[in-house]
Amino acid sequence: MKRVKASRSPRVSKRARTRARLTEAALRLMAESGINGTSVSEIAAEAELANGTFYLYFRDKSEIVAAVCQAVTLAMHNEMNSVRLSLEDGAARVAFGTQQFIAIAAAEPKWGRLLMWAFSEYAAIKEDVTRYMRMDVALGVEQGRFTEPVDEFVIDTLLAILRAGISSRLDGAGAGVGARAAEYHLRILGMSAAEAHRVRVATNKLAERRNG
Amino acid sequence: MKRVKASRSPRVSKRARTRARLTEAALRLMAESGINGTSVSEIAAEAELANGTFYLYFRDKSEIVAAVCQAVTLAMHNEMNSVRLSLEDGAARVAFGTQQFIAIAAAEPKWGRLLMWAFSEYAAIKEDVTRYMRMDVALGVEQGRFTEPVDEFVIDTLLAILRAGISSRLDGAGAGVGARAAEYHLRILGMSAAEAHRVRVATNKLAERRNG
DNA sequence: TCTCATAATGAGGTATCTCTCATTACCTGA
DNA sequence: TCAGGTAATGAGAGATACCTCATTATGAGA
Repeated sequence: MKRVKASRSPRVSKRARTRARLTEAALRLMAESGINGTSVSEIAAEAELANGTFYLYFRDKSEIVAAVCQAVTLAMHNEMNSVRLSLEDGAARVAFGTQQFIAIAAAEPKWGRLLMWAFSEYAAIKEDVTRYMRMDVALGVEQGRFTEPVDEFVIDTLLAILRAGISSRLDGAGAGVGARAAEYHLRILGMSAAEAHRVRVATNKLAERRNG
Repeated sequence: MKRVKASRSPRVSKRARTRARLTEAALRLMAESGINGTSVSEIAAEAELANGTFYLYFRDKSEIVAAVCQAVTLAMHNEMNSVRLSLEDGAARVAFGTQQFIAIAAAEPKWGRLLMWAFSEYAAIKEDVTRYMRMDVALGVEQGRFTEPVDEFVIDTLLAILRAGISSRLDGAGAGVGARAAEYHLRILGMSAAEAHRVRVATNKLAERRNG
């Protein structure tokens, strides 16, 4: 019943490799043309597989969409978690997380563009993205750093600003947008413009040092 | 060549009435199921017309989408313009416009829901919605009420917050969301939380008086 | 009553998409 | 070499959508 042994030399099974080809093809196409704008046949063709092969790996299109979106948000969080989790101040985590998330989306435009489409076309992306945000905000509230009462509307607002930041950067705006989005987050959470700026600048210095 | 005379008793031509039936049907269906989620055949059926009749009034689907979205944003702006334009302070206009826009979207959910779909599925809605916003922000900047330098990213951020506010209210959040969105707008534009609150409350009193 | 421009009809051509399934290819251990 | 399980194929059934066009209906003035 269990897989007896891996075949030939492959470090990963053929099944896993084909699956990866499909998700990578889906990512490329969906980042370019959107989720609804990409058909299963196109994904299969991009992966150099026949149409029907797709359905040996995913029950339907929504399943690969979920897989791709989760993989992207996971990769983005992984890329920033070591520094982020080393910060003890909730406000610093918010400032760092926001900037870093936008920076990664801009550095890896395939990821950023997929996210933009997903915000419109795959509602569940919201939870994937806000998970880290909720934790950082809650930490800051606990520490008394934020005066704004935190509810779902605050989270929605922060997410909306994050989204606007990614969109701007993908449209060619400079890295300053990430820093501003981070300060806007802090202002929404109750800090004055000056205070938000101070916290953001201090956080950047600290994060720089943590990175080596 | 010109229309010689209106026929029968109608105050508006039959052509105009049929066109209106189509746009109203489109509004009802698209508010419910989205723009891409509504087919031309469904619109025609909802208007109690045959499939092909649609194309005697609109070149294609995108044309009726533009017409419906423009009609909705125009109606919303008309509904708040008399008070809004009577306010002389740019910051007050921002506070009033934001609250009022959200309030109208909540009071007329067909309009609000159409807007939500349009933000995802009809890019040109952005200009229709931000036109008033740009003017009010520019006025406030000119008057020295805002310290934040205003560029496209600020507008995108304000729009994103407006959108989050409408969405929350349509999901059942109370009227407080409109007030908070207005204050968030002012914070983004550089005001402290306390100052934003003060301006918003004062604006509401003033607007109340202007209304009678 | 008859004429004629305007209005409306709805079947159907073309295109695209999702998902199935009978068939074929591949590959490895015996 | 061969057997058997895994992997892959691609034609096509079934939906659904957009848009066209030859045809039919309507209704007001002559």
